[in-house]
Amino acid sequence: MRIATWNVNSVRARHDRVLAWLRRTDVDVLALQETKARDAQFPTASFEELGYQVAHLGHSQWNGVALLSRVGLDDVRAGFEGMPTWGDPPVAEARALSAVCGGVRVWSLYVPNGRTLDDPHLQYKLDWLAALRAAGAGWLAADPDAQVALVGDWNIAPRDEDVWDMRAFAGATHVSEPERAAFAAVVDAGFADVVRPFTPAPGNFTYWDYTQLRFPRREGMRIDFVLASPALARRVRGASIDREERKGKGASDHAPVVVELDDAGTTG
DNA sequence: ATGGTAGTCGAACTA
Repeated sequence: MRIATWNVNSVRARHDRVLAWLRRTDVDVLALQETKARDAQFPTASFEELGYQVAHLGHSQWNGVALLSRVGLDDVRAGFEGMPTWGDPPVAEARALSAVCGGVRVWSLYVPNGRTLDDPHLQYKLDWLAALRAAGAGWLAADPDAQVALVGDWNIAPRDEDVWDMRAFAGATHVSEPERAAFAAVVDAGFADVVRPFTPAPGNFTYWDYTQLRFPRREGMRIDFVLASPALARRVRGASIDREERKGKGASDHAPVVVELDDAGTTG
């Protein structure tokens, strides 16, 4: 079984690319972020024609998350316990969607950006991650053998080697100590980064800004992650970042990230 | 040099 995550930066602008990528890669579960679509705008039928069940959580103009699965899509949930809201009045931001796919609870997550270090959005980001850590710790406390995947765009580069040049990020979000601490707290709660061991730094980025020729200059960031609960991490047999998908006209600014699992019941 | 590109909708905002 293979699970993938991809910030597509508009599922409608990327429709042909996503369909072609699914045909080419044949993944079982694909989590999407930044779909930038209301539910009625989401191209559900075209994914169903490829054999995937579809869940989408849309609404706002900029965010939106989805799950495509051909190994079942059960107990769909929007948001997690204690997830903070943003805005006054609160805006339905559509940042977290989960379902049980082939025995694994997969969360498609779009962590708040934070914007700048002095913006209230940064505290919202930290609160959001703290709530996710608390919720995740609760799931593992209730069932230490739970197979849970926290996948998506975390908008954090956990290590200096996860950006092309730390000097370019002085005073910026994504690399600050509190953001890295919030990410580390999720890891400490029991969710391991299962992609990094197969894609060691330097240079294995998942995102390259559209401006400044960042991609051809290989100036990117590693901010998209698959974090796995202990029982799921034991099943991981490989992982990759599909850098090829970032190439050419009409690419998202993020590359898909793919994790390969052992068949259930054959772990050990 | 306060830039650059891409997406939403159709001005301004988000990333």
